[in-house]
Amino acid sequence: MPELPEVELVVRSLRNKIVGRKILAAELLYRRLAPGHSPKDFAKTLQNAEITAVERRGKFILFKFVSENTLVTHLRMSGRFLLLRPDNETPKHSNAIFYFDDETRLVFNDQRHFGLMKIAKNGRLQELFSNLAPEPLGDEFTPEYLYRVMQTSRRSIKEFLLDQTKVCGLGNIYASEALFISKINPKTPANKISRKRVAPLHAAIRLVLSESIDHGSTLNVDPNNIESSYYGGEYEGHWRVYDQEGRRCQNCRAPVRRIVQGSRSTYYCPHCQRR
DNA sequence: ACTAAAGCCTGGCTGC
DNA sequence: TGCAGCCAGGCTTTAG
Repeated sequence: MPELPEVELVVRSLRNKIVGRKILAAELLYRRLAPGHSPKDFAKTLQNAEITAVERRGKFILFKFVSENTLVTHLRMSGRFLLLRPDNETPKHSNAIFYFDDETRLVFNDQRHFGLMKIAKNGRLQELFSNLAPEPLGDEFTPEYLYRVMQTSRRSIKEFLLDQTKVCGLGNIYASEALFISKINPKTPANKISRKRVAPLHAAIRLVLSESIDHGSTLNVDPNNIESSYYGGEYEGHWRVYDQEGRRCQNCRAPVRRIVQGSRSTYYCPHCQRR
């Protein structure tokens, strides 16, 4: 599922391909993709919009235009952007289409209908993201920050790491991976982790995110690769513990365990990540 | 102010 | 082979 590295790769790739393009027409095919916009309003607001930038904030993708509007999108579970040529048919589960001035079109494809879009005035962006944690690869995200917000929560550290208002960008995969690297038991309450152990956790979070960006992620996020399924990115199979139940731990050879926390799977090594 | 759980979705898998 | 039922999970909303 797209987490920060996947979103970052989508953004980089789209940035190269569509900045400078003009949207001649926009079509909202699934109303619930953009709650708060009617298809008519959606089409009208984006008609003739010239794309000046594609940016990322947390797991959100932002399309900036010459106008004062920004199109904010979230891929959620299964959302993908596809760049189609005139001879490509629009695939199933396409929920929005943006027709460009060069005959190509950008499609938002999402089989599970979890994805979201919102058109916001630029002046409103700050408040839109006011609850989102600082960028985990940025300067504001320090071990001191992490320790401070960890003190505010008694939830398990695994569930804590998925809370985008505390730490943003991690999802179920990278949360397990970061805890494995920093040898922290996923069941430990966030506020029970000593100051001394926060620095390795902070470093592990940065490591798993930047490493995946550098290796091309585990998912197929190439908007030109319309044939391929969602899975099968270049970095597939490089998970240390995620989805490795029963396989041997890379460090100690103990079998990796799967538990359920907050109705989500957590994978960890019960030997390396002892309480 | 925090935490827990339900809800949104569909394709793929399991078991009968 | 068919089908009911479950599972996957990012995030919001509701309830406690």
